[in-house]
Amino acid sequence: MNTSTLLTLWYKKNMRDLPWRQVKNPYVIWVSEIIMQQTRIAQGLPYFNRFIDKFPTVEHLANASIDDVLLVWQGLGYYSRARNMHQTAQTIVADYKGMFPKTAKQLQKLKGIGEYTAAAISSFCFNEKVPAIDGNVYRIISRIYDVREPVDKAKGKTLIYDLVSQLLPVQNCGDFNQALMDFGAMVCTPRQASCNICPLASQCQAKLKGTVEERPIKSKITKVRQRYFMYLLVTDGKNILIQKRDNNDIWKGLYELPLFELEKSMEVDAFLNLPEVKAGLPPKPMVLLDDFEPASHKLSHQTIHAKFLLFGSASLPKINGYKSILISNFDDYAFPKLIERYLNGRIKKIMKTKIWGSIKSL
DNA sequence: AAGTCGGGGCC
DNA sequence: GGCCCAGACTT
Repeated sequence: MNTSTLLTLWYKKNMRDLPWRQVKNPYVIWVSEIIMQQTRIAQGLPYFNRFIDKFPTVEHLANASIDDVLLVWQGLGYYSRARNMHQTAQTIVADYKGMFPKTAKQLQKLKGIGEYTAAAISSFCFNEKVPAIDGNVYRIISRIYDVREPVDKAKGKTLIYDLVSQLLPVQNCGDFNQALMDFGAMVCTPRQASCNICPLASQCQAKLKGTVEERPIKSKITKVRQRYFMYLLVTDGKNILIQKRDNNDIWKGLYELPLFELEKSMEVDAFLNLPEVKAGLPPKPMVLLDDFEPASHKLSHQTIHAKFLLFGSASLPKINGYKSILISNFDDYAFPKLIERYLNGRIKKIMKTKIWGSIKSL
């Protein structure tokens, strides 16, 4: 039996029961694909359900505010996905009469829809015969054919594209593409692949040569930047200051506490004596009530070494660019995980202590 | 072509 | 600590 038939048969028996598997609604498929980019199903699933619940149609999404979209996205990461989705929803409503285009080529013109997602939507919903090549496919094809070309370079990408294109069945191409996803997630996994139950084991070149664990080959090495953040939580016991991140940096569009970024790690005392800090701090009377250093916050490309300083102030100063909100309402705003943990953890505990009550008498 | 963009799970 | 996950965009 040929490779694609074996994979399709395996899929019919073993397919995962995912909420978007029962529908051919391009909006729902689109939402699922964007949310799942670079994300494990288990992590993305609750976000998908909340997202569809909150924005059941492309019109709901188009009419929402970006802050509301980011609030649903909070904690998932890669926030440009949410910003691009919001923009594309508005494009679909304004320029496409609320209907998604049906070909991969047209879909790829939309913001946030690249080659993979365009192929996924058009093949899943409209059965277009195009390969949807994601990380699973790079891995599976690299193993079946024992590809030694790095898959993160143009030559390797083209090779994988050609190889998987030859496997595409004429009919039910969408099912075949989804079969590869599930097969990669359940059998041909990155580590400890289940070759013992693999229907392709006898024809898998990597299995025959013993190179399964070494495929696919990747050439890139990600360099991790170290960053040092000093966050200030300034409060009168009731309100806090926050700001929106609008520059071209991580967490764009999310809210955060007033921030000083430092070149290197610094003790709290030294930090407070910096001229720019003295000048930037709100006027007295203000008192340092707590300092806290969580474990370093690791992103794929940056490690954030953060410290949080809690300041009590008799009255909350008005500073340009900052917004004053009720601390009890902080979950109405989308924060990075690093901030959200601090507010929900350390600060919630402190709020129940005498220290917190004493702020009000400053 | 290389760099940037999150967070979490697993080894 | 490193790798990977239903990748795309910017430079």
